[in-house]
Amino acid sequence: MEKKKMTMADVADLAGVGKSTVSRYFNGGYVKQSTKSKIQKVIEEYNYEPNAFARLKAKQSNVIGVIVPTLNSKITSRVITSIDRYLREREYTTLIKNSDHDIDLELQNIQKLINMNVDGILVSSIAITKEHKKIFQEAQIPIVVVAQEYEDGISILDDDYQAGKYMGRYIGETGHKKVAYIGVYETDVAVGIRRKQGVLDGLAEYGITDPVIMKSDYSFIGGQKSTREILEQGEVDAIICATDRLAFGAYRILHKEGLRIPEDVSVVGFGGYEESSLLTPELTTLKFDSYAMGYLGAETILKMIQEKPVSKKQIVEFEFIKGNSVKKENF
Amino acid sequence: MEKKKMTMADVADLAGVGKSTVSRYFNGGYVKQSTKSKIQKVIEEYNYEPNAFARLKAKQSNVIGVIVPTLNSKITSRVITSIDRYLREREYTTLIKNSDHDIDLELQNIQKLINMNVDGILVSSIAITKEHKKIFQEAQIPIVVVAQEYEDGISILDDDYQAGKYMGRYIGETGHKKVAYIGVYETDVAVGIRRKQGVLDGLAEYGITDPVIMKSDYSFIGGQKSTREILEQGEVDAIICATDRLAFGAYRILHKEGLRIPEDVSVVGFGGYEESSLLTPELTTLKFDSYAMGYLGAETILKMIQEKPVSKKQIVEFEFIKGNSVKKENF
DNA sequence: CTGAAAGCGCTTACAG
DNA sequence: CTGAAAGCGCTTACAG
Repeated sequence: MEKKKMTMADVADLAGVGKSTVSRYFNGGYVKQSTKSKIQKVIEEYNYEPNAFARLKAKQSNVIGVIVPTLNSKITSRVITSIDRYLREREYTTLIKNSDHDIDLELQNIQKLINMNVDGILVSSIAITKEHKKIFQEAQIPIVVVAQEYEDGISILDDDYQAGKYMGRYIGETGHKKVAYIGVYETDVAVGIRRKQGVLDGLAEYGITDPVIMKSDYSFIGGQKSTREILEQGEVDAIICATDRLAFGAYRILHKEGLRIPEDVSVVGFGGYEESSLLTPELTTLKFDSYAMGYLGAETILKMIQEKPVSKKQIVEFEFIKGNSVKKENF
Repeated sequence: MEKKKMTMADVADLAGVGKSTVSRYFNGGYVKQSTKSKIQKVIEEYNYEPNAFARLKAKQSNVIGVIVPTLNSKITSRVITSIDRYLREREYTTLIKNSDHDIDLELQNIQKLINMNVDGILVSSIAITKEHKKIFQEAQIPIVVVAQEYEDGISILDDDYQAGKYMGRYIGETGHKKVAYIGVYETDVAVGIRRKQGVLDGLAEYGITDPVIMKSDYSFIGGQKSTREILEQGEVDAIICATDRLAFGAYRILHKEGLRIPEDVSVVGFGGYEESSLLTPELTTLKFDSYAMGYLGAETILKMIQEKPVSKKQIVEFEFIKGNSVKKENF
């Protein structure tokens, strides 16, 4: 039972070859077929796998770091599942670090990954600060920012502005007049600024120029609080929520207050969570293609590692999902 | 810009001390206060952090591996968020590996973590096979199984049997007669067998001995399919779903078929997802304490590493969440 | 095509 | 309390 962990040297001995040869075997170097077979045999017998972190001298570690702001989000889950799949199929190891909505922790995590010699980092951040930029610039490895724009480098993003505009227009077009918007803090440029601006511009096209604007965190509770405040400030006929989760909060409060959706108040969100179609009425929302975002992010970082050209900015599509939470011809 | 990455040797030079001293500085060894200050100064100036994976010779790596069956689950997200927090606060690095519902991949992941010299592994598995047991037994490091029972070792689990029984009784007690159960495959012992058995036993206490039983995967679609089949087989007055997500599928089909919940059919789930309270009617469900599960798992693995005694089996509580999806006094 | 040797960035007895 | 030396499990020129 005290079976010591096997090392490459053990494998080499057992196979009767040098350990450099075993190393070459694993890294696609030149090895004669007959030698290969010998090595393969002992590997299979002992179920040996090289220690991925002992490759101190290797130029490439074959590990990609992924930084996420939370593990508790549908969207994040989709993005990392997609990244992880893509990388795994190409023999890369994915290292996921959660920064739990804490910017300092995020910065530390990035630094740690760099020190761990990962080949590249995918950063899904809630905000890109000056510190981020500094670290990114000093890093000697490819970095791809996902779901947020990074002007000084490579990023994959949702089309937040256009999506917002689409939604703003939709609410305008369907005849709403007194509109409220529940957004998030502006440190999150993608959602807090661009998406909001899109919504405002879309609404403005229909003459709605002074919507009530709230700022919330990303939580269910936050959506409830904001909705309550909106109602206290007076009547509205539509609430546009920056995320589906916020919309869930709005539903909860509207139901509690005895207001009907959409007869009394229309509600829309952004996200296209699976659960959104289960609400009564089904939530009208915009779905971003998170799987595509993950795929593109992973593809891009590998291209960068191989020093192939990549686009500076790649924009992912969205899809309008029509539910029954918006009142039509609301004249 | 070609700033080479700093090494411990560089720090030692800059601080005018030996590198063993720097190493001791980081690992809590004996260093005179004045020496400490010198080292600290250069560390701060250069923002140095040791490469966690170069600790080839260290007895402990201070990294804990976490294996999850999917990243796309509310429950899993809660569990790993909780584990990650606990470990991070104690200066451990969490390494998350997703096995994407693929048993072979899961086995490989476990093997990889072992080879990476992690100090311990938390395994949240959909099933514990003989191969798992073999690997676990041969591993020289602590392993804690989470959300699944592991008779040959340490595990943290939901009280699936009692939870199932509670639900079975509840449905019996509220007067239902023709009951269907949508479960999952029996490879998942916790949910597929224990939870189901609990439900059946609970129902039996009320004389319901021949419920219609379905087996599904964990998906929304799976819930829909099973519900459709149930309806084809005849009338039922209650559907018990092994997870909330399956219940979402049931809702969808029942709504489509024009059947009212709970007037025509009662529906209950297990999970207590945030979204479940947003359904109309609110879903009656059982919530397991996933944060506690993660916390206990992390705490237990650290105890094992420190060779402190731990319980073989720790059972996490559940909470009944009463919605409006069950018809009362259905006589 | 292959192996001995040096080295990656750390840690750990050990001697001082 | 501290530093030189050996070693962790690999990879990489290099010579053969």
